Order: sequence, then structure tokens, then C-alpha cells
Amino acid sequence: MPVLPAKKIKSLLVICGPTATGKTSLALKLVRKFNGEIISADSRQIYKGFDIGTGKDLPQIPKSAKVWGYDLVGSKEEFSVSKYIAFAQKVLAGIWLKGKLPILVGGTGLYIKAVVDGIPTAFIPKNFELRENLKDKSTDELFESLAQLDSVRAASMNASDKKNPRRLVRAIEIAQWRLSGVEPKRKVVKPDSVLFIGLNAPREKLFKVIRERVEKRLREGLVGEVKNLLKSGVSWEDQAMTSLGYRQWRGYFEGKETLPEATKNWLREEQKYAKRQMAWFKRDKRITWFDITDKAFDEKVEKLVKRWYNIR
RNA sequence: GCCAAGGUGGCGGAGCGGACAAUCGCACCAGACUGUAAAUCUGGCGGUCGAAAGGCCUACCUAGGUUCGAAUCCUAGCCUUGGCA
Repeated sequence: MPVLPAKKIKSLLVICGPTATGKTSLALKLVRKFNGEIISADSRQIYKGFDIGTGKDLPQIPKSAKVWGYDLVGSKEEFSVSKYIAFAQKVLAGIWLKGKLPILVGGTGLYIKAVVDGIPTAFIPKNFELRENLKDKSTDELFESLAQLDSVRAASMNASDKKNPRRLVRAIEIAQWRLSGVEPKRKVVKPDSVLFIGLNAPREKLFKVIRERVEKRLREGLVGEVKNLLKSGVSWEDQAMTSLGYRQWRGYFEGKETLPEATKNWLREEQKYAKRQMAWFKRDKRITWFDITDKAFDEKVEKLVKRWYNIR
């Protein structure tokens, strides 16, 4: 591979980690120091009107800092990685063109993976008719269908995915699409150099900051935000409403739960989510981890970024 | 005080003589993950030995009893809830 002049190298800084570890704050600091622009890698901040619960730290963000990825679609719209890829491609190209450093910040592991490594099958569209037809099939039946269409893919599925209807349906969708169509060449631009920064804390501390943030969002009027969304026509079945901090209010608004009960459930789900995020990120050995309880962690991050980005 | 219903694993709740360390849900632990990813899904979950098959121990309020065998039946006690006083 030819050595590119520094300016031409498409660099990308990734800041990931479980929820509530201060990824955005750190990113805002680095934006100033490294002339960067932030891209949110978050599957929920894309929704308009979902502000408090998804943690769009609006007041914290100075006018000078650019943050991409908020409010991409309306609250009733569907969204998925493929749309995210299209969006990120455009934004990244723009930032690189300006000679600035894109900083991809978020807790949605799949979205980060999509930008950094790409998802080859992402362009294959959803087939709503097929999905409707397969809706009530058992996982055994789905697996059988897949095996007939694409035995290789079927054999490569792990025990968990073999019982996951959503994954099976998508696999069938892909298999069917391939049988009936030609694959167009899709040009996806990937970064040349990526630095992964991971933010984490010992579990006890992590749970504590999550609890504090839950309380903060409550104070900021999350319940009112949910109420307004419902009034504006958003329903509990909408994809956006499956977000943490939103779906948990259903029982409350339907009079089946008290506010403290709903809050407790929400907090528990947040903590479970953090665990799931860690299960994902732990596997990626490219990540350099920093413990946010270390007082000097941000200086260490800065030093590392400097060395990587070649600035002295 | 009387009557009724009931006391099962961290919680809820099945089981109501053998196949029960006890269905299931929740919580918890671990994990998967290439178009819903804050989604969806999988495994584990009394203790102990074992790689596994499996073995052993302690368990269904307490104490006795019936039985080849009891979480399941009987007796007494303790406790909880509802009704009557």
C-alpha cells in the first residue's frame, strides 16, 4: 500500500463504550484540540423529538462545535444501519475534504462497525412482503427455509441466531435477493487509519453514574417529553418508542404502574443495556480502554490521540 | 375468638404421593450479533465431585407421624391474608 501524505490519510477517531461514561463530553474536548467534528453513532439520537431520554446534550454543546447525527428522521419513521451508513458516508467525506478530524462517538456498536469495517449486505433492501409472509413461522420452519435457499449461510449460523426469528428472516431475505438479482458494485469509503478509544468504569461506579443520569433526565422533564410525543401521535409500537427511557413509561401512562415503579424498571434496563454494550465492545481488540474514575484519563486520551494523529 | 384460604428457590408463581433440585416468568451471571441493534436472540442459575454421562449432600414454614416412597397425606404448633365476631 502506498504511503499517503498525512493530510490525505482518512483518519477517524472513535469514542465508544457503555452508556453514561461521558463519551460526548470527552469528544467535545477533543473537537477543540484537534479541529474535529463529531458524528454521533447512536441509533436513538437520530429521532426528532426524542431529546432528553436519548441524551442529546444540547445545552452542553457550544455553537462552535459541529455534531452530526441528531434528528435525522421523524419520530414515526423507520431507520436502520443502512440509512446510517449512507448518512455517515456523506458526512465523513465532507469532513475529510475540509481537512478536519471526524470523531465518531456513540454506544451503538453495530453503527460503529458499519462505518469502520462496512457491512457488505447492508444495501440489500428489506422485503416487506416476505417479512409479512414469514411473520408467524416458527424458528424451525424459518431455518428450514433458509437451509433450502442458502445451505452455506444456514450452516454458518450459531446456536443463538438459529433461534432468532429476526435474524433468520433477514438471512432468508438476503438469500432470496441474491437468487433473484445481480449485486451492484457499491462503493463504500472506509477510513485508512482508525483510533479506538473506549470509556468504561468499574461496574459499581458505572451503575452509579447511570442512576445519577436517570435522575437527572427525570428532573429535566423526560416524562413530559414522552407525554408530548404521545400527544403528537407517536405510538408505543413505533420503533423510536422502543428506546430505553421511553418504552418503560407505557405502564405508567396506562395506569398500571406508579412513577417510582416505572423509574425503577427503566434504571434496571439501562444497567442491563450497559452490560450488553460491554459484551459487544469487549470483543473488539482494537479498542484502547480508559477508566473514567482515573482522574487523569482525559489527559492520557489526549496524549494517545496526539501521538496517533501526529501532532506535537 | 371463630370460619375460610394459604405458607415452595432472591421475588412472583406452578406442582398437590413416585419420572422433583422442583414447569414457567422476573431478577441475576455469561454470551451471540453483517439492514429493527437503546433492537432481537442464546445458555446458565441450591451446594459439591466430574471433561462428560452421572454421583453425593442439603432443600418446598417448624416438629412429629403414615408410607417401600412425601413439596404433595395426617396431627400439632407458628405465621400471613380475607370474612364473621
